[in-house]
Amino acid sequence: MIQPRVLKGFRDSLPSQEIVKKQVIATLEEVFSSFGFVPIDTPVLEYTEVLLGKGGGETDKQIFHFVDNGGRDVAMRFDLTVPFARFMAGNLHKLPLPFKRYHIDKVWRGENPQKGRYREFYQCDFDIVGIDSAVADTEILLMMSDAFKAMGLSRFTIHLAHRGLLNAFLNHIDCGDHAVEILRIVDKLRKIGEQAVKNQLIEIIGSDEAAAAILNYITPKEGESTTQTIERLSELAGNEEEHTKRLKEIFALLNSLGIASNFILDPSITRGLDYYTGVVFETFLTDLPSIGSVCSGGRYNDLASLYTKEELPGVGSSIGLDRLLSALEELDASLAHSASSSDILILFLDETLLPLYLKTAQTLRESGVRCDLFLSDKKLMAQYKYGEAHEIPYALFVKGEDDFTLRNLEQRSDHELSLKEIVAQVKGTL
RNA sequence: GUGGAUGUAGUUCAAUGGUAGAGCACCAGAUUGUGGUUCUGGUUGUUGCGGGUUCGAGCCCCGUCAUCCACCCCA
Repeated sequence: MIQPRVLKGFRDSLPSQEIVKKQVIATLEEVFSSFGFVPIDTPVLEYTEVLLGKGGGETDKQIFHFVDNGGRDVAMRFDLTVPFARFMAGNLHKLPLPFKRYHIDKVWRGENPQKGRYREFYQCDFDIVGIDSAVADTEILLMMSDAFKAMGLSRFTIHLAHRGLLNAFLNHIDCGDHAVEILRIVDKLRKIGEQAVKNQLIEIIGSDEAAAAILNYITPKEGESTTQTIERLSELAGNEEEHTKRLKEIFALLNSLGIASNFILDPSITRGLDYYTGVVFETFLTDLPSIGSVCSGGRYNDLASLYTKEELPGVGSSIGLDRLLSALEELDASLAHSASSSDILILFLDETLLPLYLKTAQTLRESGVRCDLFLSDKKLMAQYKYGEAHEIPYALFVKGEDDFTLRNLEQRSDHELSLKEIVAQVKGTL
């Protein structure tokens, strides 16, 4: 006998979870396509050299890679961004720019698993490439906001900062050489606290003064307006103008859209990844801050520089779907309760009526009602339990050609109804 | 990858190195107007897996697998 085990960090998905996941994805796709975004897909396996690019130290260790039967060095994608860059470089001539795509699929990382962190997980990416403008930045932000609202999560805050401005500031105080390390440390502020960040900064740059200046830059000031903050940061960066202007434009657009209250300028947001050059953002749920960012991203100068000479600026964002799903569950969001397998269960009571059961089921299905037929004449109790286990709201007694009783399984109440009324009833309460 | 904690019935939890238990859930039957009550009976099990110590291991030791936590990194 072989043990039915699954690998560390991998898991099965039961119908109750899978139905919710599919619905969340459907909701997201609806929002994305309403903005004119189109779906793409890329292979799960790529040449290792394509995925590793210049060879990032940490990703090397985390990537699943092996030699295939043809002797090729291949690897499983560990995110959707790198394959997207390769995809853009290879299909540039087929795609009109600016190009807006979304991509929702599994990725793999050989990392040590923890709660909400697995070796196989879903990512949901959406990007606009081929344009560098405040409108594109804002559209991504707006779409994030719409997506969360569509999922029934209206209590969220998107924290915004500007990587370019921060880099200008670091150069201004002569810390540009350590930019990558500094970003990584600052990114941990929320987690390890101010003092720990300061200590680590001093260790890296060897200057108390510079460390203090960096902390000052990233610490939000009480009672300051967004405009004031932008001016202050600009000043700290040596009266930087270009990035400052972009930030102002974005906030002006968010204001005109009337959604500025969901956004906050937060200079402590840096994102650890070093390819960001413009605006960066992270999304936090008001009622579940401990879960961390559920959607983050930013603007990058050049997506596909590894694969093509063509310059491709872009802005994009990524939703951690697994993290989001556990958030929906914890917050008891209505989307998390939509796990019913069908709308109505036809009860099996009398074998001689079977043709009528099947015919009724077909009629209901044609009217757009999801209809499940119990498959044997077990005790009624068992049939009710089946319905409940599948979260089916209604059971139907088919007693004759035009003789129906619709039972609300939760309320345990019966109603004699015509087939037409049954359809209306079932659809009306969905 | 490094360090730590944990692993007992479907589930929540017990059991001093001395015969593996309870509630809930589940199944069968009786009662109940086509479910909720009540009663009777039943399975709750390779104590994650494999070794070792011991007369004897759920308990102690080693290994292994998995989960959780921290680091690292990130979603």
